[in-house]
Amino acid sequence: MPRITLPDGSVREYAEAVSGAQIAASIGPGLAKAALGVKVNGELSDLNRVIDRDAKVAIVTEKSRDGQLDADALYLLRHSAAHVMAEAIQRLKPGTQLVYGPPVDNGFYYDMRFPEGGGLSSDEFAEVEKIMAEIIKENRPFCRYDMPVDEGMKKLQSEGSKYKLDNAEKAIEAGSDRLSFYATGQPGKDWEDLCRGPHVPSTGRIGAFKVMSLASSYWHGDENSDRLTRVYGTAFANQKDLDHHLKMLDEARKRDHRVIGKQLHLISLNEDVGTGLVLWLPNGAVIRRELEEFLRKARSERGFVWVNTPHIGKLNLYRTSGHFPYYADSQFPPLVDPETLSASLLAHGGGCACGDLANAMASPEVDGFLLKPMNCPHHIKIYEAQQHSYRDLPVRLAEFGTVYRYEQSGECHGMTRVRGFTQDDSHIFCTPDQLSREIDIDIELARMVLAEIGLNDYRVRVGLRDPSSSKYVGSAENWELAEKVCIESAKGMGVPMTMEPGEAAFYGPKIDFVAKDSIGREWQLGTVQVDYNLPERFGLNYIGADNEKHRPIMIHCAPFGSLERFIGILIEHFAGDFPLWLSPEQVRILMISEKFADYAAKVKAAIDAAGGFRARIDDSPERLQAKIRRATEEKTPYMLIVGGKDAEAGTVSIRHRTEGDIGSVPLDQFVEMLREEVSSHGRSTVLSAVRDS
RNA sequence: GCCACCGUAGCUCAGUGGUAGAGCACUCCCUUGGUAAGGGAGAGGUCAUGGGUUCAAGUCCCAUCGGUGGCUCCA
Repeated sequence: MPRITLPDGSVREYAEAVSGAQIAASIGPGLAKAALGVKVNGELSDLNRVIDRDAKVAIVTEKSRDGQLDADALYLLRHSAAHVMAEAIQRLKPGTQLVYGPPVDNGFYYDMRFPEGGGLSSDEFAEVEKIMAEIIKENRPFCRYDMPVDEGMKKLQSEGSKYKLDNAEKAIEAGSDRLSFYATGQPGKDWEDLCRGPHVPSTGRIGAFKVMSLASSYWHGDENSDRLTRVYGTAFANQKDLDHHLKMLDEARKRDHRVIGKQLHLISLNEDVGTGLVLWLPNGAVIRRELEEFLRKARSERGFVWVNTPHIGKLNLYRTSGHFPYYADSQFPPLVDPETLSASLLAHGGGCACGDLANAMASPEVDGFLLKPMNCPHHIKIYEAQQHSYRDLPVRLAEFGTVYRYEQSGECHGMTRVRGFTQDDSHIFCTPDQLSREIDIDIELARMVLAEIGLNDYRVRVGLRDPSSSKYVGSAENWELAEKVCIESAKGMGVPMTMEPGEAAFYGPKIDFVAKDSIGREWQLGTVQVDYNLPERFGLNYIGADNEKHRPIMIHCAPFGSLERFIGILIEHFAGDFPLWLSPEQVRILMISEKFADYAAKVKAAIDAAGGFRARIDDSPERLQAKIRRATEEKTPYMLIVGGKDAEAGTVSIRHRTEGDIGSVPLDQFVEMLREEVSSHGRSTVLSAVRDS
């Protein structure tokens, strides 16, 4: 007599074991029709799974109760669509072997091995989709059946797929005592696949799908293993959601910061300078400078002091910090002392001794310099430059510090993944008593930054150690302590929080801010990291009230992360329509004809006299329409159109880059509105002020 | 780093073995105008680089460099 507890807390009793479908039907016919699967005590299952004991049960439908697309429903739909796609491709390309086909963030993929010379081309997607549509139209049920391990292995051996056998072996290693299969239709007759499930009840429930792209992959992700073709697809409960998803992808393409960055002359990437090295053009440099000045002020108000450090440091510094040689693969090779270099060359008759040199670098006797991969070691040396009393603490150091990391060539991407970048870095050195308050200061700063930029939809992610990895430095006790403090601080923020093992920095846990941009994509931005380990490695201390030496705790904080990445993300978030305070050019003055050049100059002089604005006169011989078009394409927030009428009345006619003509106001009034929009960071705008007046 | 695709004027791109093209941008001339392209003329290219095949290569082959997508990675 199972007692079933539903998500709203209500309890239903059933006389005998029931399936998810029966529970749904007993609640209502609408739910029975909408049900895609069932969650039993948190475990996602097929809708027809039989429940024979007391359990918490939730019926999975396409939308969760808050009206959002339900993640479990998408999982079921996509996993099921992967089977349908695999069947379609196997029908189109006989002899194709299947490897592994899971749902992923925005859809699903299936790794496949095509027969010699029989690969799939993206031109054939339409054919695949056509077959998929047929399978879906047939509305065949997904039928699960399982068998003991030895029987299942025999079945797979007879089918001869080494990949599926491997999957089964993996499942057995993980402790499965039975192997399950899913037939799309009737077992033994229709297409089937070794699969853990679960699936939607039948193919007809896959409302909308699309085969997206091809990529290559390796078996087990190992480049020495078999090369596979990964076919990506996506699926949704209905066409509307799929269309929305495709529109978002299109929107994301249009917002690509590499394209807009070029169009608006913000940055340049030049192969002669090097992969992953950003050149800031004058327009991009304006945005960067505004953000730097904004943060400089905010930090100074919070008791940070500014320091500067060089771009390189001796190897021993990074041996102490733990950066070298442990992360040698992701660093530029060390710069060697001239003496070391010549000695090494002499010893080898002037020939190349790179290998020997590399070996020598790994030993502590040989020194050289490293382009700094992080700023912390330098800041630690600044802390060490004086003796500290507990009365001095906390010491809050800040710097826009440029660091260099040797990202693999395939990893560099526009501004968001680069080899040289400037962190808005800070390090707080404090006593254990001060730790919680200092973390709060950093968290408040990071939240203020997001609010001023207008990124108000974010969550925090607490990055914890991966217990199975050995890449971390420091004692287990320190890690536990630091993780505890981070979790508590993050909990106190009142925003959604996740904890993710394996996401910690190598020296300590971190609190990352993950913000959603204007089209719903998530980006990791600022970060606050607690660190007991570097102070330990460097033997830092302060003199306590007891006249004894104590170890300070460090907090690393970078609200932007890096300026390159942050601005790259902002370009995509705003699609180039930067808020006025960040816009490279804020106002463009367009005169109707050269006859009004004097008035245009007067307008510009009035704006310049107000101080701190970026305005320009377009004095090209073009017609007004052409000037408007150009200023709009260049995303200048406000165009001031001036002609005889304006000169006479002392007004400016304002055109907004996206709203068009918004009317005219007296010149001095416009300047005041402009000042208000810049200083309020867009909370009040010229646009709204003109419309309200 | 691995796999695939790509590299033609400042930018976006066409050109599939037979005399290097278009639009925009640029320079000059005409046009002086009220809310997203006025007209005309001109200049601009060792077709990424280096080899090879061919009577003939932007085009086919190889290598190198660079880019894009994906994999792996991301302190």
